[in-house]
Amino acid sequence: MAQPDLEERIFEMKQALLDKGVSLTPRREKLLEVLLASDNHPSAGEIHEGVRRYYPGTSLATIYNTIELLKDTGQVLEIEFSGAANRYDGRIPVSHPHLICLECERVDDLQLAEDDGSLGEIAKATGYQIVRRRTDYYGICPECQIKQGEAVPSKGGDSTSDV
Amino acid sequence: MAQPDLEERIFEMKQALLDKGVSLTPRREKLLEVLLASDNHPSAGEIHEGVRRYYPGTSLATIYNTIELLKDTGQVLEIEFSGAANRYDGRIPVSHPHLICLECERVDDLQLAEDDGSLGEIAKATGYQIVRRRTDYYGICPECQIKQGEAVPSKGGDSTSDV
DNA sequence: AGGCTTATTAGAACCATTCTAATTTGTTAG
DNA sequence: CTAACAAATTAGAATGGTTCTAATAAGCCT
Repeated sequence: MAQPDLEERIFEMKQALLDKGVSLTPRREKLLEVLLASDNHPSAGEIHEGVRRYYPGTSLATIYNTIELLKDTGQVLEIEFSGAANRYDGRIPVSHPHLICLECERVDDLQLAEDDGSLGEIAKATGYQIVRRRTDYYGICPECQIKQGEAVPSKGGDSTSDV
Repeated sequence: MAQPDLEERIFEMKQALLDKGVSLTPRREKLLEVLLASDNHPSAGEIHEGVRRYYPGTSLATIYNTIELLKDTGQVLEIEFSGAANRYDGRIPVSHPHLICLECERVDDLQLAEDDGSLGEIAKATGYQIVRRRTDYYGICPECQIKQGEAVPSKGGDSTSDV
């Protein structure tokens, strides 16, 4: 939907890598493309697949290495998960809230202004030096709600809502 | 600090297990004690160690099994991590924000009212059916700030603050 | 061409968690 | 007391994402 200019983002990312002093190899460029092309926060494995379509010999280690470089330069946001693969946001690399579907594992950006003023208060109240925040909303995405409605309509399961 | 009555919490948890129809074995009771005794959100491994001091033969599987039961009954909050072990909050089992030290990995509760009203708005705006929220603040705890000041005073590292 | 750094690879290692199959414990009925 | 069944527990294997390692390949700079 409201996507920033992807061309521009790619350029920024390339520039950041060059500034860091590493070279822009074909695999790395393709990785950037794959990362930005996906509108659903790909995992390392998914990026790997995408790059492999063009450079079949590419190793997973290269993917992780390059992601590491991008993380170092603040060009990608890593969304960590415990039981599943981490996901990567290259479009909006600064911390922002996400919507996570518990059913299909899709991850959507939530364009919502966060109250950054409270960070200072929290720091003062707790003594912590705060570096970043992570906010996620877990739920069922519209598509999965429909699927659930069709599939097992009689099963009143554990989909209660407590926050 | 402001801890709820731990005796009462233990009672609640036991009751919840009984209500679920499972029996309160000695290991399980000890697990509840260990879980609540720690004021720093223990991992499964730490709980295991604690229980083992009383029941040396206890297997990790039992710890995970029992935690699963507690999760099912909403008596424990699982705080998931990607690169590290998950942590468990038995004192305040409903979703609330945490402070996470990037240095020593301690996890503190943040007693802060969250704006629950916005959940409805987010649901309406996105079509998601929202089940729960997770908010974490990552930073450096007071103790680690002191340690950093002492230890490597000349190293101007990567402790920049972006949110 | 030689020599150096950087990039890349395959596969091993890691580690938290989950699974599996077997054993133990507890309870109830006869 | 004991047979029989269900629940709890165990050791260890399996899983899966991520990181590490050691070796090879590719660029680049005189």
